[in-house]
Parts: sequence; structure tokens; C-alpha cells
Amino acid sequence: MSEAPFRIDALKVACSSCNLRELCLPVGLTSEQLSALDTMVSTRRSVKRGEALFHAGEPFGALYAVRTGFFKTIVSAADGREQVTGFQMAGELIGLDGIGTDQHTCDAVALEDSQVCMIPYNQLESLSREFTLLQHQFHKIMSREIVRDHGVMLLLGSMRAEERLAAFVLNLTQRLQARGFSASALVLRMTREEIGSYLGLKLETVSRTFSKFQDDGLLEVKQRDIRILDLGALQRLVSSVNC
Amino acid sequence: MSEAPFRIDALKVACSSCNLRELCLPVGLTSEQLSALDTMVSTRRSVKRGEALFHAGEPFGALYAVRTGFFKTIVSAADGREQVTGFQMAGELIGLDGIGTDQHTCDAVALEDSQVCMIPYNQLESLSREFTLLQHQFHKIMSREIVRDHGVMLLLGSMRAEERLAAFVLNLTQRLQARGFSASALVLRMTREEIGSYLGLKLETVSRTFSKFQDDGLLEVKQRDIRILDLGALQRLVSSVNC
DNA sequence: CGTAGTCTTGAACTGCATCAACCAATGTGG
DNA sequence: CCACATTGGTTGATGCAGTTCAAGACTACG
Repeated sequence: MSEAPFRIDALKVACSSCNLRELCLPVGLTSEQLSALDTMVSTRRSVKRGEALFHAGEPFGALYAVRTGFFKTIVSAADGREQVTGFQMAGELIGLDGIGTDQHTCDAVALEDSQVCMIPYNQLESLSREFTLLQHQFHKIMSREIVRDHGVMLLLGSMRAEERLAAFVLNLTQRLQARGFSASALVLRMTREEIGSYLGLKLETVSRTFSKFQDDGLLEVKQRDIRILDLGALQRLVSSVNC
Repeated sequence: MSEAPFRIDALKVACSSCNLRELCLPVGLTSEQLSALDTMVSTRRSVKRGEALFHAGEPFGALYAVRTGFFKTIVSAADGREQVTGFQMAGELIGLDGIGTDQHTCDAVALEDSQVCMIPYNQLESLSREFTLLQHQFHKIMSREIVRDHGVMLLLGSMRAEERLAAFVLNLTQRLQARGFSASALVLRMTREEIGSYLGLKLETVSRTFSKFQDDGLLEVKQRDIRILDLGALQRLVSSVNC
């Protein structure tokens, strides 16, 4: 590929013809409203693996919808410690954290070569004053992010390593399944260290727990290729600790 | 007091004359916009200590702004484990989690006798289509909640017990200070167990860590009365682990 | 083909949980 | 107003889940 990171693609972007529109911001919009969205979401950006879409501290101006690829978001403490706060795949929005202070508060880094659609934020605000449905959908997306975060808090605050990893794998497969991928096999886009950071574990613990799941016949693990062998057992791990 | 829990107070509520308006939803609104808010936020509700403002699973219809008192929000896992996801004080909004699915996803429980202002959600949406500033302020509040949650993830995922508790105390005092209270003394509204749940620790660890802070001269701890003796040391604990 | 990044596995350590006893404060009923 | 119960908090002893340190294996990519 000859693309530079951050290249702004010339080709016309159109929510109205995007196969992700039922997973993304335009859910439920009329075709008239969709074409209004099309004029707003007019630029697409390519981000190479390892490159950042934005960094904490940079001025906030737009949200980004993942079109292809995979991202992580990380927050950093003053002393340099990092925490992965989420992984984003096609149809998911990145950058909501920036609205509150007009500055991004996390880094968003591509885990593989990716494309995002840029959604200029003040245009989104004015368009959502016109379209009730767009406004409501946007609010729902923010609310769901809050609910997701609360779920992660529950995970970090009160689950053991096996439960955390099982919950993680199940969450990934559910989201992949919603995008038409297999429910029983997946390829991890992130390292053990990134999984560990997200789950509040060290990479060795993640690795060991994967190995244990394999020994117990729950998963087949070959590096980043995961196959689910016993879905029920994984689900039981998540929803019932010691009973 | 002869109030029943959930009493809907007859007295007129008015954002325009509320001393919390610079901390709450109405930040930055013109007086004309404020009086429009007044008609929307027309009911106030009293919640007694230990009572829930709402429960997970109940239909979502309104947000609540804390007027007086103190709340916790908790999410529950299928197996009954609970996680405190936040503590809310005067001027803070409760219920944002319900927008995404039209159902509350957590319980909100008063930690002392409290009053909240009810903000009917569809009225908030329509009013924020009229008033750009209100719309933007609302978005900021949601975004800041997301950023706060990410901070808690960092805390839960990568801090040690002492750092967590120091961060917690500092956060509380900052918020209390913004409301005109002392920067160096506070009264905890929650039990050690609730603090522990929020911080991903057991109550004994919270208690022990308070005792250690007292032994080390950082805090004076008398049950729920806390006095900060060495602010700098607390801040150093939070922002630098081992350096 | 070699080097760097990633992953796995073992062995020893440790921070926090668990279990348990006790103490202090507050509330209740006789 | 006092005996008793209840709730919340402290502290000690012990155990263990997950970390840390370390070595080696696998994979990808120039």
C-alpha cells in the first residue's frame, strides 16, 4: 500500500450506501435523513496499524466511526501507566470522551490497517437538532458506552481472572457475530498485553488462562486464533462464580 | 420528618433560582432559557436514606439531578455480585444509563435523606433541540461521565490499594470543595463496604488502608470523619507509584 | 536467515482476600 | 434509663490468586 497514515481519502463516503448503517450512527433514519448525513460525513481517513487516530490532549473536533479495521483506546496516568479502556470494531464510534472538555482524553490506536468516517462534531449537533431520530440515536450510543463502562467496572472490581477472560471472549464473539462473522471462531487483533491491560491482568496471566481454557476443552488457542469449543461452559463461568 | 419516601414535593422547583445551577444541567444558559427549563423540571422527589430512586430493569423515563443528599449507583451481575459504579452528590445527574435501552441498568440508592429534581427525558430532548447551549451542556455531561468511568477503569485495572483509596479521597474532596465545603475535612456518606465495592477492594482492606494513612500521618480517621493532614503525600501516592 | 516482537511456561513471591474475633456507636424495648 | 441487639469498623492470622522474574519457543517480517 502506498497510503500515508492519516490520508484523507478522496472517494465519496456515503452512509446511505454503507453496509454498516444498521450498526452505526444512522440506525433507523429515513432515506432523506440519510442523505443529509452523507453530506456531513464526507471524509474518510485511513489509519495504519500502530498509528494513532488521535492522542490525549489534542483538540477535539470530530467523532470517528470505524468503517474497517480495529482500534484500542487507552488512558494514561501521570506516571505513565496505561489502561486499555476499550476495543472498537466496525460500526462503533470513537472519540465521545472529547466532548466534555473539547480535548481528547485518551489515545485511539489502530490495531490493524483501518478506515474511519469522520463526523464533525458541531455538524452532528446541528443536524441532531433537526432530526429527532438522529439525536436520539446519538444519545443512545453515548448511554450504551456508559453502560458498557459500568460492566467493565463490575468485571475489574469483582471478577476473577478466568471470569474476566471468558467474559472478554464472549463479548468479542457477540460483537463479531452481529457483524456477520462466525460465532465460534475469532482472530484476536490485540496482544496478550493489551488484553491484560483491558482486563486488569498481566499478560502472563492472560496466557496462562488461555492455556487453562484449552486444557479444559473450552477453547482451542493457537496464538491469536481462537476457536470456541464449549460455549456453555464459558457462559457459566461468567454468570456464576461459586454456585 | 413525616415525609414518605418518594413523596413528590408540591413546592415549586426552579432551576433559575437554584444555587446549584452552575454545577448542574443549566450551566451557561440565558435567563430566558432557564425559565423554559423551570417548566420542564417541575417536580422534585424526596428519597429517604436506604431507599432506591430507581432499580435496574425499571422503565426509563427521566433523569434526576441531585439537589440535596448523596447517592450511590450499583450494577449487579447475574449471580448477585454487586459493584458500586459511582457516588453522586448535589448537582450531579443520575440515570444516564437508561437512555440506551429505555430501561435503567443500575440501582440508584440514597445514602442519606435526599431530594432530586426530575428531568423528563423526552422533554429534555425536545428542549435541547431548541437550545444549542442546553444540548451541548447535556452532551458534555454524558461525555464527562464516560471520561470519569475510564478513570475508574484505570484505577481498578492498575492501581494498588493505597493508590485507589488516596485517589478516592482526593476525588471526593475536590467535588466537595467545588460545592463550597472544606478542602481538608469531609464526612463519608458511605460504609467501608461501599467504598470497597467502588474501589475493587474488600472492606477490611479499606479499613486497614485508612488506618495505615492515619499511622503515616496522611489522614486523621474517626469512623466516617476524615481530616486530610498531608495533601501532598496523598497526591504523590496517586500520581506516582514507584518512582 | 536472523532479529525483534509475541507467546508460553516454570518457580518463587506478595498484596490482598478470607476467616475470625473483638470493639464502638446507635437504636430499641422493657 | 439501662440491658441488649444490630450495624459498622478495626485488627490479627493465614492462604491463595495473580504478579514478578526468568528462560525458552514460536512467528512474522525485513
